[in-house]
Amino acid sequence: MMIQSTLNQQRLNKGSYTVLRALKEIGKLSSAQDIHLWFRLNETADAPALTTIYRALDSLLKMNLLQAVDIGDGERRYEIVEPGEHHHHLICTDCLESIHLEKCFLEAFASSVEQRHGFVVRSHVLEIFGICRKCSSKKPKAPSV
Amino acid sequence: MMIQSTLNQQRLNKGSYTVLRALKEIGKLSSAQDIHLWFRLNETADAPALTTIYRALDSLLKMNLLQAVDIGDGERRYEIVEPGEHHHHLICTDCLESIHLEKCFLEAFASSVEQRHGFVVRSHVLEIFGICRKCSSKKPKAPSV
DNA sequence: ATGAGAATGGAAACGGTTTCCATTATAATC
DNA sequence: GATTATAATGGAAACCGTTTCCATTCTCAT
Repeated sequence: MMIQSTLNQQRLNKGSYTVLRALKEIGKLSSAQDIHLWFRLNETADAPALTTIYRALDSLLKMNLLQAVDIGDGERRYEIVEPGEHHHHLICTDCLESIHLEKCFLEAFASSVEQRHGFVVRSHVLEIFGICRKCSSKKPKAPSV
Repeated sequence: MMIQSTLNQQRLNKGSYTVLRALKEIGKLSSAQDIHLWFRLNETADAPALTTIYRALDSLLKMNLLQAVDIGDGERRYEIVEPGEHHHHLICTDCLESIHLEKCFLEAFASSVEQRHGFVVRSHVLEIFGICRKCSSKKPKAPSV
């Protein structure tokens, strides 16, 4: 299992390991607060403190095991990715579920930007907001406020 | 002048008008705090309070005169756009200046997403981070931390 | 002039995140 | 196994951008 071997190789500390496992179980974009709540709801023992969760997310991010996603509501969310990979999402503004797009189609675009603007691309943010299939079938006539 | 006529048509209040004018003079992506600071540095009279600046930015945004940009540092920035239009940026992580891309090339992509995922696209976020021409010529060998 | 509704400013509250510091766990050395 | 140095942890406080609250001021139709 990938997580285990990473633990051995990079000596992931207990907090980081616990958070990574939680994130895997939760299985969707989660903020530090989400994870903290999840621990309080599901596990009695070994639940790391909020501070530790923040630290764990930071170091997991630095190890390229996570991707951070900012949907603009002031809460940073995280998600497990293949080490070094990243992808983008369709985020439903109704149910807040997210569909992740398999491939990042911007890589190709990056090189054209580099040439056209003399700009060295390091990273990018792309998130698409809207209403998912489930939600739009629930309420056929959503008021577009 | 566009701003003036909008003022007459939509009865922009004083705060909103003042903030819009400031934003135009500053001429780059600015947060509420940036604008507040700018007022304190440049103008003695008529400087709206921070609260008013927040309110003004909100209503200008609702009127589609501004675009909000979130570069993930917890501070929302705003920029004047042609009413209803939007665009994306190349943001230099070194000097924090931003180059705005003329056209949004994602509009076309949206319809393919809608068909493929049954997802109704309402909005999206796309920002590209890296090092601009100026900054990369300043330090030819930037350490890639 | 008068009175109702909107706009404004200042202070307090809010909430996610970071920092601080004392305590506890971990691992290497003797 | 005892002793230390170092890292990890938890809890509380600080931080900071933003929002809310409320009393005051402005605006404008009557």
